[in-house]
Amino acid sequence: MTSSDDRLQHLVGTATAIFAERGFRATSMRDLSRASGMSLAGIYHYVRSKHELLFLIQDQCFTEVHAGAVAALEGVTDPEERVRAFIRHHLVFFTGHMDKMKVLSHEDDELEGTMRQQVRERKRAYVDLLWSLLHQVDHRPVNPVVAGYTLFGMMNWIYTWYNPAGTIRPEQLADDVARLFLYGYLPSTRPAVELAASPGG
Amino acid sequence: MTSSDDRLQHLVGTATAIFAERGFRATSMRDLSRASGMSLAGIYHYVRSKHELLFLIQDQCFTEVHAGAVAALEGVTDPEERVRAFIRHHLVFFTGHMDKMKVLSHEDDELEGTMRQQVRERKRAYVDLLWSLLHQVDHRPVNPVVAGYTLFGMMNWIYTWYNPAGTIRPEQLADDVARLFLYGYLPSTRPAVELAASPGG
Amino acid sequence: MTSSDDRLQHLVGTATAIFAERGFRATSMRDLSRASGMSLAGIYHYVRSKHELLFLIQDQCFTEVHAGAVAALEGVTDPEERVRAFIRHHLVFFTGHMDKMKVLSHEDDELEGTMRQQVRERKRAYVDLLWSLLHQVDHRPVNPVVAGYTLFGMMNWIYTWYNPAGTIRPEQLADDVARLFLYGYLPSTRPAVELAASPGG
Amino acid sequence: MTSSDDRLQHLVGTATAIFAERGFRATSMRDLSRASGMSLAGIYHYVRSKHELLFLIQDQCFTEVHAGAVAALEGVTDPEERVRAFIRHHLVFFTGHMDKMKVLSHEDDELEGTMRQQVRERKRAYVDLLWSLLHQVDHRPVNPVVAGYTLFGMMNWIYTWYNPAGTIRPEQLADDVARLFLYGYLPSTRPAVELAASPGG
DNA sequence: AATGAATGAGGGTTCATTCAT
DNA sequence: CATGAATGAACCCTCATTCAT
Repeated sequence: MTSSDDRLQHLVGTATAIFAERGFRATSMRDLSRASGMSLAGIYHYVRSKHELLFLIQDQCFTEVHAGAVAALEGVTDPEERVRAFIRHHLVFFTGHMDKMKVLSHEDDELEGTMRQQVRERKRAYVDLLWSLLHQVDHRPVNPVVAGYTLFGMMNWIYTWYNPAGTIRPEQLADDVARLFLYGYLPSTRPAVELAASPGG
Repeated sequence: MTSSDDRLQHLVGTATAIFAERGFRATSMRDLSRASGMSLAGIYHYVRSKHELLFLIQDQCFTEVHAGAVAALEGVTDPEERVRAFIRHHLVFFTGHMDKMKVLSHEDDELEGTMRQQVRERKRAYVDLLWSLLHQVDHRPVNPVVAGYTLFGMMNWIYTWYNPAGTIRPEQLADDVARLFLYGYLPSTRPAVELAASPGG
Repeated sequence: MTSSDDRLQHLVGTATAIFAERGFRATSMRDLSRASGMSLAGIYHYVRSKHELLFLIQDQCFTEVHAGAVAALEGVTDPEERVRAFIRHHLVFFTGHMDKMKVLSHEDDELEGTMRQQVRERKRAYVDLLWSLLHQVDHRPVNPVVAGYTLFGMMNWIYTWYNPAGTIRPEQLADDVARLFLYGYLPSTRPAVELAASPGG
Repeated sequence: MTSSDDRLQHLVGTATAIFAERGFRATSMRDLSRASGMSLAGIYHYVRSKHELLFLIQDQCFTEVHAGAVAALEGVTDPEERVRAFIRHHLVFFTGHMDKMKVLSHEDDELEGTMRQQVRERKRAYVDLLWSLLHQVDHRPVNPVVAGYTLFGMMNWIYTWYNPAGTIRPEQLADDVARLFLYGYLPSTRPAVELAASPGG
C-alpha cells in the first residue's frame, strides 16, 4: 500500500531523473506522466505546477546536503580536517546523486518568486557553511570569495564528466579534489621546498 | 553598408546574448527576431535552424579560444609558466565573453548529429591542449584526469558567479585561480611541516 | 451523450468532406478545427497527426468496400454475374460516398511509412478480388492487367464528373458501366450472335 | 545561346516534371528554382505566379492533344475507325507524356478565375471532339454521357498504374483499350457479326 | 483520489511573393 | 535580365494547465 506521500516522492524522484537527463524545459508534463505511470491530470493532485516539482527537488536536496554536511562535521575539530570533511561529504553525496546535482546546477535559474527565494536561502545556508570553514583555516592570501566559488567549481563541475560507474571511486575522487584544493597540483610546492631546504637540508 | 556576413555575425551575437540570458530552449525565434531587428522569416536566410545558430556560436567560440590559447603560449617555455599562461588566457578571454562561456557550458548537450560532432571535436582539441600542458609539469600524484577536469571546473564555474562589472579584475581572478590550482589554498609552509614532522610522526 | 468514439468518427467524417472538397494538402488543421467544432489542440486527442486522419479515412474505407463487395458476391455463382455484382456494388457504394472516393483516389500518394503500407495492403486485397473475378470469366484475349485497371478507371473516374444529385441513378450508372465493360460500346455482341445464328439474319 | 522563350519552355518542362512527381501544392517555388537552375526571383521574370505555371502546362497540353487528335483523324472516315484513331492518339500521346497527363488530371481543380476558365474551354473542345465521334457511331443504348466519361476514365486512369518503361507497348495498350471499349471484355459475339457480314463486306 | 477530454497560447519552420540593386 | 535579401501570413504541432466526471 502506497501512501500519498510515497506517491509524491515517487513523482519527485522520477522528475529528478528526467529533468537531469533532458533538462527541465525540454521535459514535458506528458513525459513525466509517462515515466511516473501517473495520469497527466493526476500529477496535479500532488503538485501545483511543473515548477513546483523543480522547487521540491531543489529545496529537498539543499536541505539534505546541508544536514548531511553538518552531520559529517560533527566531532571534527581541526579546521583543515573540517574543510576536508566538507569536501568529502559533498562529493560522496553527489556522486551518489548525480541527477540531483545536475538539476541543482543546471536548472539554477528556472524558478521565480517565492520558490526561487526559498531555494536561494537554502543554498546560501549551505554555501555559507563552506565559507565559514574556509575562513577558519590558515590560508594563502587569495580572495576568499574566489577560493570558495573555485572550490565549488571544482566539485560541482563533475556533473559534466564524472561517471559513477567508471573506475574512479567517489572517495578517491574526494581525496584528489581535497588535496588539489588544499595543496595544489605542484608537488609539495616550491615555497615548501625552499623552507624545508633552508635550515637543515 | 552592411555586408551579408555582418548581418549573420550580428545575428550570432544577438543570439549569444539571449541564449546566455534566457537559455537556448527558453528563447524563441520570435525573441531573436525582436532582439536582432530582423524579421522572423529573414533569420532563416542566414541560418537553417535555431540549432544552427547555437552551433555557430559554439563552433566559432571553441575555435577562437583554442587559437587564442595557442597564441598565448607562444614563446613561453617553462612548463609551469605555460599552465599559468593557459589559465590566464582562458579566464581573461571568458571574463570578457561571459555570455559565450555560458552558452558553451550550459547548452553543451543541445546539439545533435553532425553539428554536435564538430563542436565536440573542437572542444576536444582545446581540452587536449590543457591536458598536454598538465602532463609536462612535475606534479602531485593525483589522477591527471581529475586534475584536468577540476581545473576546468574552477575556471568555468565562474559563469555562475563572476560579475565582470564588479571589483575583481580578470587578471587578478586569473592569478588567484592559477595560484590555487598550482599551490593550493593552504599556505606554502604546510607540506614542509609534514616533512619536518614525519621523522617523529 | 456522445462517446469518445463518436467524436473521432465525427472528426473523420468532417475531414473526409473537407479533404474531398479542398484536397488534403490544401486543408489546414485550422480548417478542420473550424468545420468540426473542435479546438485545434483538441483534435490531437483523437489523432496523432493530419496524416493519421487521412490514414483512418483510407484504411476504414478500403476495409468497408472490401467487406461490402464480399457480401455482395455471396450466393452469386455465375462468373459473369459475379463481375457484374462487383461493379454494381463498387458504384453504388461510391456514388453514395463520393467524398471518400475522391480522397481515396486523389490522395493516394500522400501517406508514408507504416500507414502507407497498411493502406496499400488493404487496397491490394480489394483489387485482387476483382482480379480473381475477371480471371474466372471466359474473356476476350486482352492483357488481363490492362482489363482490370481499365475497369477500375471506368469506375473510379466518376469522381471527376458524376453528380449524385443529378438525373443518372446509381443503379443505372452501374448497369451502363457493366454493360460497357462486358459487351462494349458497339451494338451486336451477344444479341448479334444470336441474330446471326437465327435463320433470317 | 538560349532565347527567352527557350528559358520559359525549360521552366515549364521542369515544372511539369516536378508537379507530376510531387503534386502542385507540395511543390515550392524553391523546388522549382533548384530543379530549373534559375534563381527564385528569376522565375518571376517569366511567370507571374506559381499558378500561371500550372496554367501554361495545362493550356499548352490541351491545345497540343487537341491538335494532335484532329491531325490523327484526318483522312479517317469510318466512324468506328475514327473512334479507334482518337483512342490510339490519346494513349500514344499520353504514354509519351505521363507527367503532363498527371498534371492535367490531378491538378484539375487548382486554377481559378480567368486561367481556370480558359483551361476549361480548351478541355471542353477536346472532350467535345470525342463526344461527336461517339455520336456518329452506331452504338449500344447506354447513356452517351456515361459512355464518354467512361472511355476517358479507361484512358486517363493509366496515370495511376501504367509504366512506360515496362513491357506493355503504348500501341498494344491502345489496341486493348479500344477493343475493350468497343467490344467489351467478353469473348466473340462481335466477331460472329463480322463473320456473318463478311460474305457481303 | 483519479482521469479523459479539452484548450489558448505559443513553438519552429516554410511559403509565395516583392524589391532594391 | 537577374538575383540576394527580405517578409507577413500561415503551416503543423506541442505546451502546461483546467475541469467535469
